[in-house]
Amino acid sequence: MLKNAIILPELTRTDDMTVQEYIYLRLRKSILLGRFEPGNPITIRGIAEILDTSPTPVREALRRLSTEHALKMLPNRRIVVPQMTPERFKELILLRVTLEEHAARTTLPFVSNRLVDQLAALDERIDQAVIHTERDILITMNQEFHRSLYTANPDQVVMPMIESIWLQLGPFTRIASRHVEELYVVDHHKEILAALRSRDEAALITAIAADIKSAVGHLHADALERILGNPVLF
Amino acid sequence: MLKNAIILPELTRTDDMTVQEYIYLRLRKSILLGRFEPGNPITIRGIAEILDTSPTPVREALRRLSTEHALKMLPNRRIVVPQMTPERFKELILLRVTLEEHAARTTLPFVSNRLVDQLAALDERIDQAVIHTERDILITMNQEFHRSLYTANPDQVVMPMIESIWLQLGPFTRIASRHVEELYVVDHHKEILAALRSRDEAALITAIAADIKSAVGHLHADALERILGNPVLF
DNA sequence: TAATTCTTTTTGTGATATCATTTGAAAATG
DNA sequence: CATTTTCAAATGATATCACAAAAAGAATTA
Repeated sequence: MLKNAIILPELTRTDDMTVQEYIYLRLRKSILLGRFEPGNPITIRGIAEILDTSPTPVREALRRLSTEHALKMLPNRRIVVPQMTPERFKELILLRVTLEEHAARTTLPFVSNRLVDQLAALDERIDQAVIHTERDILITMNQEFHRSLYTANPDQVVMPMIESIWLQLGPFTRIASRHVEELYVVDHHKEILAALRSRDEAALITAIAADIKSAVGHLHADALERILGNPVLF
Repeated sequence: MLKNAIILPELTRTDDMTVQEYIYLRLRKSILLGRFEPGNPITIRGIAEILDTSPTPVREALRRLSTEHALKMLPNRRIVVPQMTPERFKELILLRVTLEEHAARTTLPFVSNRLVDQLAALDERIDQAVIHTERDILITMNQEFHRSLYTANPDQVVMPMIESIWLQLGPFTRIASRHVEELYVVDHHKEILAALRSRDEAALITAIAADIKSAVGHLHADALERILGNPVLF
């Protein structure tokens, strides 16, 4: 049991945060960083013991994550990270492209020069993370880059759905990174920034799609089959 | 308190269903049918009393719905149906078009003639509901029509997100229907069916978008402003 | 030795108790 | 009369308890 304590990333708990929320955020971060093994059963009481709380707030946090399809509550009451299949993976990537293209399109009118500068600064930190091969920081900053862009639109309703896709892809990036040295070999942030500066919607959409696909582009269908076909072995 | 009992639609509870799940489904149905007033505070204990259960499963059901953005848990711990604004409404419709177009595109290869026949049968029941002005049945069947189409793709991951959009639009259709006699004056199901029969992707996309927009097409911007601008008055 | 049955332990679910926060109305104040 | 203050009731959050279902071992059987 205590072994699993290691996989939960740190997270400082502020005073206004409920226990449920704290647990939710911590588990969520853990999933996004790919620290949960698909198929591995998760127990309410186990998490509660690790985090030194009662089962009640853990139950709610887990149910919340399962509503976002980051976890799956099986009919036999077991809770697991969903198993990835080549077909589901393809659907997730396709939908991610659709959602982020939509988000980019609707946020563009709200993009200020100031925001572009902030994104450029974020991109520099991402480059640094790549150089120093800081995987967790890279993943977090990359998401922050995309999130900052899309939430420029104050009325957007798509961000939670994009987050759900990220959560569903999280466990897979872990598995995939055992088979390829660098997952984010090349990002397309420079192109995204250029398109934003010139307020070029078509170029922006192209760059966003390229950025998403580049993360998994070198994973061809047969490689995916090989990786996902025998997930138990890893 | 007992007054609110009326707004909850009937739902038979099967044996394999947990109390939490039953409450979730019943509240969800209620929201989809637009029976909750935006801004109206919802209490855990109030729902628990109506459904004659303890607060625990109600809390989980409500948190689940708030994760889907059907409800909103405010920082002051109050639970409400989110207020609709013209801007948010526009974003929801735009995203719904994007999502359902995506769903239609990716499900098309899985569409069988048998499914098209089933959809045609559903469409007939919808026409009957329109004739008899059975509002609840109309809404339910219309969603069933779309859901049946999109879930033909066994690996689809977009359906939960579409359901989330429906949930967020639910309370509004209630408000809107007080201002226009018929919400679904004309649907475009016949065009959808024709496009499906000929496996014509472009025509299908066009028909889907038209179907979604027709439901709100006659609500012009200024009419929306008028309806949504003073939601308290209705 | 492998499969099956039985028993013990673990687990998820729901109800209840407790506590701090919030609400809303009465009381007090200006 | 309007505003602020006070305070009892209601509410959400968490821990704990009880129970039934499931899982994991242990014992038994073929």
